[in-house]
Amino acid sequence: MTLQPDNNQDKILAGLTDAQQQAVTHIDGPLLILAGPGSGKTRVVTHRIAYMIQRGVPDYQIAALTFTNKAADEMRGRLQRLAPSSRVWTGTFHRFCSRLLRQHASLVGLHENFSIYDTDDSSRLLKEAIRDASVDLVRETSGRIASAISSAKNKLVTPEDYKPAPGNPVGAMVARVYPHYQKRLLLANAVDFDDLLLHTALLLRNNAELRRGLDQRFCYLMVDEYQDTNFAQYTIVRALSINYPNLAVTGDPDQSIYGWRGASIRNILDFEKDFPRVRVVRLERNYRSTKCILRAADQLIANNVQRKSKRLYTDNPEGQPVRLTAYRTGRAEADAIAARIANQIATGQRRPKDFAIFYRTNAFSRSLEFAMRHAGLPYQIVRGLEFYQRKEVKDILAYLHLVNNPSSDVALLRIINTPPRRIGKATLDRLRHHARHQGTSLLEAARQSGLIESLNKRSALFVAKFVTMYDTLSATVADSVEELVRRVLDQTGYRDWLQVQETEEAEQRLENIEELITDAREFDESLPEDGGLDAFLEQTALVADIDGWATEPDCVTMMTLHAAKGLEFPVVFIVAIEDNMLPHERSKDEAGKVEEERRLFFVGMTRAEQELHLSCVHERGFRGESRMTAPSQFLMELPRDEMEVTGQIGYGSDVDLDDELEDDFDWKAWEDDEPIFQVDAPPQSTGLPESSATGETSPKVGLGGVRTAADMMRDDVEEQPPCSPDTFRRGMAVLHPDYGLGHIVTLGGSGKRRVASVRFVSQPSTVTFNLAHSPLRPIKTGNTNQE
DNA sequence: TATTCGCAAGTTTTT
DNA sequence: CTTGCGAATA
Repeated sequence: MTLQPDNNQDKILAGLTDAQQQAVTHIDGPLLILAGPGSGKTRVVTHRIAYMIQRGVPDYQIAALTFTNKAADEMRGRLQRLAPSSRVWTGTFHRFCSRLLRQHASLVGLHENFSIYDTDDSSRLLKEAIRDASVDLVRETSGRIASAISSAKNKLVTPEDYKPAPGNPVGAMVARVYPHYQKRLLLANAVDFDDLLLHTALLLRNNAELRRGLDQRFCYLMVDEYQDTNFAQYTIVRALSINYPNLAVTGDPDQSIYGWRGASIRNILDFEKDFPRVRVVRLERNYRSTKCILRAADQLIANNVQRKSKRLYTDNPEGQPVRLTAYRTGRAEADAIAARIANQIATGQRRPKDFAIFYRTNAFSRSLEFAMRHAGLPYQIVRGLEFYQRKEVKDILAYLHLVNNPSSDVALLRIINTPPRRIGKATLDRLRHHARHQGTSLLEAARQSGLIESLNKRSALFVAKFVTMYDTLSATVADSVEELVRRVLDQTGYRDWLQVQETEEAEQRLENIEELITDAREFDESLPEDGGLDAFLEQTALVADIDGWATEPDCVTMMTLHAAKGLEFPVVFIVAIEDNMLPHERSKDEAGKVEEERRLFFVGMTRAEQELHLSCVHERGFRGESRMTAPSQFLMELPRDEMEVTGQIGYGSDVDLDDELEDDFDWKAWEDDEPIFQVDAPPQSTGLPESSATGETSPKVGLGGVRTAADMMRDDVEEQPPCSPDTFRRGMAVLHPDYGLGHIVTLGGSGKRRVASVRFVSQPSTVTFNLAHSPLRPIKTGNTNQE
């Protein structure tokens, strides 16, 4: 290796602490970076890669594996600045495996054009497999079988090896269904998410030469969030670090929250045993949170027994005490949070993007969403409803899947009668039967529809027509994914089908499809190294919830605690910290699960930079009815004497709930139907020193020269010139002179024909605009004069 | 075969 | 309160 001049190294090492430098400068041999929350882990990892390259390590020998695309993108972006145009492979575990598998598909019985089934596709296939095995579900659900198969795969247990625990009814069913399921996947030339790992692990295990070659190819391997790896992932990583054990992993056992997905905390705890000569670096200094927040989090996590103890510290200021509030109902909780956020924005202290709200389960996004709308606050939910999961989008993608991989039965079943082609259940059953008999795919069976005796002429003809349509479609040489999508839309009759419906819903669907076309075009333009239909479909299958989240729009962000990992926000709210919610009731039967819930809470708390607000309620709406709740045991583990506690937590409090809340918020203004932004008088002070807003009406300048958000918004409407259509993003908060505040639900079209449909606070349904001619503009709140 | 209606069931977290 | 699934109709 050639040594570079020292001043370049200085640049990379500048500003790093001793511990960080130790990690960065360690190149050869195993390395374990134990990184507490907010300890600058990503910085260390990217600087280390840059350092390695500078020291002469060939960039193509380095691969960095993450769990989400977002994390990978972040790493790639930062690396780009440190080591421009380096060819380090960064991506998710699943994408990494997908790439390897495409190159060596034949070794595991697949073709290189295999399809990746998402959860929905997989569960459809599983239902077919359950039919094959003629298993009667009785009291079990297919979902439980699915998760049993998934966990078997994560442990690298194949159908042949699967042995159910004796006396376990689910296990017995799995033993019968699993082989059929796997056979069908192979027959369809498809894999599920777990297969990506399973096949890769077995590939490496069974092909010594290949393993050796890949070990060398990925000589320097890095794995992020190592505490969340499962056995399959662990096997893959180990297999690639035998001859070249230059494996660097980062992680934090206290942030292990994916045990339910097969992740084993042992992988990180045993790392030092697996690699005896490992270098261990601890990053314990926190650069993110205030002392108050860190102390609370630290005290909570100290209650975990299965834990390497570790001290977190920070030189950050003390900050405000962590707040804990008990509300009467979930509605009150959501409204109070919205009010507090609106208040801080109205007084110019913060912008919407400074706030995040976390919850244990997705169901909570509804009530919070409602409260945000009521307050006129721009917000963004991290993928409650997946874009690629929408029916119309999945339909179009299914056509693409079938073009790419004609054996994909799930894709065929999805679209053979969508739009309606007079091919019904009876016909499908006969096709199924025929296909199974001949051992072929459904498309092949459909091709032979004329030969199927049980099928009458009429039905056979309709099927034949479908096959002809399909052949025409797949015969066209499309030179871009975008073009292919457009052809699908035209040639399958899908567009016409939606257009003649002339309903609001159908129109919405067309807009979503337009959005998909935009996606396809962006994909075409980005021209990734291995561009093509395969790659596009892979991309759509392997998106995580968090991947869709963008920092640009100035919105309050809401997401699950799981999705929050790796992020940070100035102000964090965590809601519903109640018994059976956090810890979740389903986590109470197993011993270690409650500790995992505690870690989850810990992760949430440590996302906060300046303010942390925790809350629980006394009664919670559940499946229509309302239920009494008990506070979470975790609340008893916090240092409550140094926190600001409001309302009754459990039975021991002497604070009167209602009085306290009256002091906190201007409930009169709040009860008003007007969004709080538009109320002339800003809400009452929260009692914090810096929020000294009064009830004074001030169009331009508020008290102390602070312009309120309402002022800014007025300015935005009246003073700004029209803006370019491509400044708009999905989910962006916008303002319209007549309709007021809203956010973009979908975008479609391009150039002068780019349209956006917007959901306004004031309107019951969405409104669509042509962006080139609309007075719509992105909202800018917060005080731009400061900073 | 397509559509509509009614009932039942179910909700943790996700690549 | 939603979503999905099945049966009854047109």
